[in-house]
Amino acid sequence: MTKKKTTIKDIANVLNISAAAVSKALHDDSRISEKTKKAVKQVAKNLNYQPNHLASALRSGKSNLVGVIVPRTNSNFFSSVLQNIEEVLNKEGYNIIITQSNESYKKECDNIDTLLYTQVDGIIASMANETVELDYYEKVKSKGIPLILFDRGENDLNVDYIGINDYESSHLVVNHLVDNGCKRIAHIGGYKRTRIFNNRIRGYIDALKKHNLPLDTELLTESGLTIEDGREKMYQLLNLKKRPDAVYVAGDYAALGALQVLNEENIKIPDEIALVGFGNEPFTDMVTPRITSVNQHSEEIGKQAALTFLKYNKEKVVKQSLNKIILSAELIIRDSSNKKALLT
Amino acid sequence: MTKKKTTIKDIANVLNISAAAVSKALHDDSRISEKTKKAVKQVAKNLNYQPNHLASALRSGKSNLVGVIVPRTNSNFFSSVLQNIEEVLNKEGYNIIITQSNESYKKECDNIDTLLYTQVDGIIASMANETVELDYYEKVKSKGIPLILFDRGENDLNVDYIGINDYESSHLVVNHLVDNGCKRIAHIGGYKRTRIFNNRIRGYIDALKKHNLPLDTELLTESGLTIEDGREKMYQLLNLKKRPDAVYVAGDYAALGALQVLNEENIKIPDEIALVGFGNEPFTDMVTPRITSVNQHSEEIGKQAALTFLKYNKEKVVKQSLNKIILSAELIIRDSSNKKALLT
DNA sequence: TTAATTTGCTTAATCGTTTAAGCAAAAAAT
DNA sequence: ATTTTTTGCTTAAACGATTAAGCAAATTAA
Repeated sequence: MTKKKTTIKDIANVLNISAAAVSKALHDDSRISEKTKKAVKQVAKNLNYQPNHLASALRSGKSNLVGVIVPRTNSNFFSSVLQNIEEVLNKEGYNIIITQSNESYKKECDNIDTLLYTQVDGIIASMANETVELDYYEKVKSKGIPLILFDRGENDLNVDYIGINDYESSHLVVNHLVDNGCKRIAHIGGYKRTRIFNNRIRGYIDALKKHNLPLDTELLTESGLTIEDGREKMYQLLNLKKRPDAVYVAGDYAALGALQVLNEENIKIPDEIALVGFGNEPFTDMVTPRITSVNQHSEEIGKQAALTFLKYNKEKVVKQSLNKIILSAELIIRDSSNKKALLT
Repeated sequence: MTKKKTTIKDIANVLNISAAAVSKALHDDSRISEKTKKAVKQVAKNLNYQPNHLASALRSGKSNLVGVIVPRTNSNFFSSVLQNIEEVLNKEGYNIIITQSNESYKKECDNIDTLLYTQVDGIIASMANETVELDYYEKVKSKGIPLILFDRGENDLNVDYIGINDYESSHLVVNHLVDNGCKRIAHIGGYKRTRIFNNRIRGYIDALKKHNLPLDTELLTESGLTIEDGREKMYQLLNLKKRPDAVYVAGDYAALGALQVLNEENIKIPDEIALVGFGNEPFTDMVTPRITSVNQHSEEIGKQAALTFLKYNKEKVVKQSLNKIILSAELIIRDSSNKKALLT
């Protein structure tokens, strides 16, 4: 069973024409007769011919492959972005290669190397939490390959970016909480070095100011936003002399950890403490009480990222500049913060 | 900024040696002097040389790429399998390309074409629910590329398979429920045409028999196991004249749907109805009450799948046969079924 | 009828790397 | 001192496709 793969030459031999003619026939070149085209395609089918991507990509300099780097696939947000990127790019004849960084800078660099090595035509990425050095991304740029960032981006790279308005989102959340009578609003934030989390923190601070609420530094913390982080920070907040009456968490997983602690401590949600998450992960709608969260429009982000790449796909010399597409987020109000609903 | 990529030839020119010598130096060929090797590597670094994978793969016939097909990445099970496959393969110099079928047969076929086209050295896959025809998988086999299936497999393909003992798992579940005093145990199963779901159903039936419990066909249903399916089937069960006192659901998402209905209808879990899911998705430990579920050992499945591929990676002619690695599953007992804990 | 154009192919070079074969110089063995 | 072996390279042919250039035959134009 030493199945030799069929090549263009095999087809040429069968029909007694040149390999070049076969190649052209398969690409519907106008200089090949309809008769020959039909014959070639028939033989190709008979011999179960599958073009060798490596050869054509090597020759033409285009792999029709786009690399995507995400911190993890195991999240509704990223998985949904991936699906939408794929959908848009498939239609244009591109295929995507998905790699995960697991939030590790080292892994992210490896991923970039892998993708460059695979000769992808472009890279769409969301940076790992850890990433602060941009040398590897500069490498991508210096190869002349379009680089598109989403969600976790970086202005300094001067490339296209698609994301939501994190600063504005925090305002949405705080407005909503104030609207529900909350006066001591805590924020369990992500690490400030990551731009999106920094923006959420800035938005939180400015929104408090807007409502003439004092900023209590005890109520503002940074973490990796895992479930465990959420639990830990929630315990810290409960141990304060003056507990908050609302907690706005910059990530749903951490919000879940906070929820667990509140439930375990028999604290009434939202009456005693209201809770808001971020990301609108499906489980926010599954737990008790359901968690209010911010929808990040993953579908649109995926689509826009893919379309942005396609903008470059024909250009020979890629000349990118900081070009941001900022979508406005949407607050999904659920039981964990909706005191008003309880009043009626 | 028309950055021409550095090739092996550029390095050769700088040092006034042949391209072949450079290639060999980079691969630490024993017939190249240490002095030359050092010089080559230095120049390679200076010129920021990145090997062209397309060229080397084309020439050597090995791409060092392994394709993985999963129904979706947005599930803890698959995401964890992916991570472990990647970890094992990366160590051996392989990279993985992840594709999603979204449970669609059509998409799965496209994925296979993409992977073959990319000239992967092997394919590791878990089949879509929809998949019944095996022609596309036969195509992979006929190309002489190793094919490894996990979780959702198919005996008829005669290839390696890694999974858990689904039949035995159902016994674990039923034993546990009987042990907790349940006598009318329902099963919300997956579609029988998918082997794993069929095995869970067979295990359920045989386990009832073992415990001398009658099999009531009203209590046994098939579905796609989405959250919505779980809700629907749970309503059906609640509308029966004789309600079950336990429900064993073949998937965690459907179990969650069932849980929502039970909670909404104010039915006491596990007292009135006990609930058991399958898959040990993280949310089973997040909801109220926490759902008893079956741990499928995703880490081990991923590792074994990768190792199985590596077994073939040196062989010229791949000769596969039905070779199953069956791991035994583990029942994670939580509140939703643990009546005994309540008694003490 | 002859020139110009179009059609339908072929030839050969090329993409960047690997690798079999070969060959001179150096080192080791006799 | 001569033969054998080893070392360190070079040359050239591949891998399978694409593509620029070219050329004869068929068609159209003048």
